[in-house]
Amino acid sequence: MPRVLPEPSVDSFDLTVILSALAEPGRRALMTELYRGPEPIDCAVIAEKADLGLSSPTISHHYRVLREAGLIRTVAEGRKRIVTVRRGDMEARFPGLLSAVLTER
Amino acid sequence: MPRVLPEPSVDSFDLTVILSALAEPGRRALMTELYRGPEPIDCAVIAEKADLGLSSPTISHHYRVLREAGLIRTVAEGRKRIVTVRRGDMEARFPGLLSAVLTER
DNA sequence: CTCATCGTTTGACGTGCATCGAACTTTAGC
DNA sequence: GCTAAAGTTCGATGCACGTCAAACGATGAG
Repeated sequence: MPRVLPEPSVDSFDLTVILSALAEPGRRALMTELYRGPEPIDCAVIAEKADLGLSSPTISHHYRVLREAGLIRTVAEGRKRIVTVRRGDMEARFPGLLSAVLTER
Repeated sequence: MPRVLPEPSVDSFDLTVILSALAEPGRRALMTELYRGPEPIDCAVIAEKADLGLSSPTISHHYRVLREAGLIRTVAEGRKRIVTVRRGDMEARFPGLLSAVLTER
């Protein structure tokens, strides 16, 4: 039985929280991988692809920050965590933001 | 004799620095006022309109952070500082970013 | 030249954050 | 039931950042 971890509603999105989350290089790397690849996906797979040299507590912390900012949805399935980008919600509230931040040039 | 204060070239723009600058509410308020109003403009006028309750050293610090991120150009004219948003440079490097962040909804 | 004004720099203070190791929780496999 | 595996939580640590008061230029007015 998959459970969706707590996340903010679109109405309560806070741009300060969102930009702070995206400002951190490691978190932005995770988001970039997520944004480009297929979803939903195991968060460990993304973490591996992003290839940050960080411990698992730190990775876990970063995923939590992204989730609490409203950037991703996390679903617990067994021992794994399946994540998706909340594209629609972000686009509804801050159109073009994810594309501008996560699209390399 | 107006002097342009030191600023990064477009090539050396750093998204981490830019997002960190925009993540701070006071700085983003300054940017929003700048982005909307006529330019170039006296930075003190913008600071007044933004109506942050901050000391002048702090305001000065925030303008410096914005400038060093590449978000604004500052020209010293006498005792005043005239600022403009570097729209073109930002658009060239991160299309849609300023609009997404500074356009209220 | 003198002085008041605008802004910056410096130094200090408190807070927040990224990071890790260790301990804990939950789940899958046997 | 055990045990191993995947993530999370907790506590501690070090560093970065926002903030202000005080001191310091630089400039315009008289």
